[in-house]
Amino acid sequence: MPRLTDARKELRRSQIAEAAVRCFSRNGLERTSIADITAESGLSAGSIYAHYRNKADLVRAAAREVLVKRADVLGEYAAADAPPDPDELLSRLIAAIDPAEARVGVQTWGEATTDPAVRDIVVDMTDRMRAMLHDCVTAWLVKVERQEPARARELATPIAHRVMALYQAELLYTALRSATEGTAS
Amino acid sequence: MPRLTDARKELRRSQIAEAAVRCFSRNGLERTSIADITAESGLSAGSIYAHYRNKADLVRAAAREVLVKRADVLGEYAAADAPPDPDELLSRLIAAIDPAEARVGVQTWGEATTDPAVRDIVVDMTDRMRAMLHDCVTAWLVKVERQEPARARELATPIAHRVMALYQAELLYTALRSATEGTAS
DNA sequence: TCACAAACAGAACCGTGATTCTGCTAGCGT
DNA sequence: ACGCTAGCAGAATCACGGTTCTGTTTGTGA
Repeated sequence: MPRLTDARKELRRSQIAEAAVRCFSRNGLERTSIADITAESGLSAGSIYAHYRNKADLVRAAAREVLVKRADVLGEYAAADAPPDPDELLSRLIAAIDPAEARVGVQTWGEATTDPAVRDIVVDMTDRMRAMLHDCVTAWLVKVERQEPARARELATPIAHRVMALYQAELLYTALRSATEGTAS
Repeated sequence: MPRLTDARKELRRSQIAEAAVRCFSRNGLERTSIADITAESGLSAGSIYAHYRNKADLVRAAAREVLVKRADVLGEYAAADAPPDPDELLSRLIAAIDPAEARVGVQTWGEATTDPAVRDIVVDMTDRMRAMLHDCVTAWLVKVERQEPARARELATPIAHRVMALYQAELLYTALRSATEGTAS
């Protein structure tokens, strides 16, 4: 095999990362061994190390994977032309939470406490999501509350902050609720 | 040494648990070895195992330690006879957050995702704190907002829920903010 | 189609770290 | 004051798991 085409290579990487996320959601970041990921992905240890420098690197990729997916969900609302009010926005976000990903997300927070690279990923994605939320809320203020754009942006900041906080708390509750009991899904 | 008096025994246990918390706040739950705790506490491995069944048991004790301390802070407000309004309550709680304990708290959440015993501790303490918050808010509604007790209790529920969520989110932000940079304190 | 280097499987290696074991020591009941 | 036994220190053990190494295979560019 010569160097894989970029598309194929990316496919393998995400195949590994997705298997890792599944393992992590079951057993946590530190309790899943490379052997577990090997079994889950169907690939071998050697292969994994051809795509990721080491386990920490893989953890970071998994963190990015989960967070990006969450941000994407939000991105769709940001582009909507009928912006929902903050309460509605929040409950839609909450409805879109997947328990398994919530668990990995919360684990990621814990890891961010220790690993600077993961911390940067978490902070970056959080900021990005909050910015999107800010856009959503601003759009709502302008379109349905008839605020002037400048004033709306200003008012939106604390609201976006609150929505984000409530969303993250709900993420935590979902993770805790689904731990132990729900091995499926 | 015969069996230590209960007070002394409890003292040793908390000496170990506190050292563990300090280690955890620096390096995370899984990256601190028994040797680290040995060094931090000044005790030996053998001694630690005389007081805790194993590392998981110690982690649970540390989790309980941190959460109970947090709940105690709140407990004082609950007993206050001049109950603050929810915003004030929240900002006082936030002001009382210690970065090191915030980090361990967040790590604990991640662990709760995987370890049922830790999960139970976290859920239990969260519920307890929310109940206290509920009492605080109810007292405020009765005393300064002049609501009838029954109605106040009803109104307090969603408010307490929100305050708790916002508090937890702030805990997360503090943990993330203080990670990496602040090795001191 | 061919050849070569990258991707891959799987075993081997090796360090790390939890736990246990062996004595020694010191606090508490008497 | 004395002795017994639980605390305790510190070394030894032992398994686990991350990483690397050795071939083998296979996809891709020419």
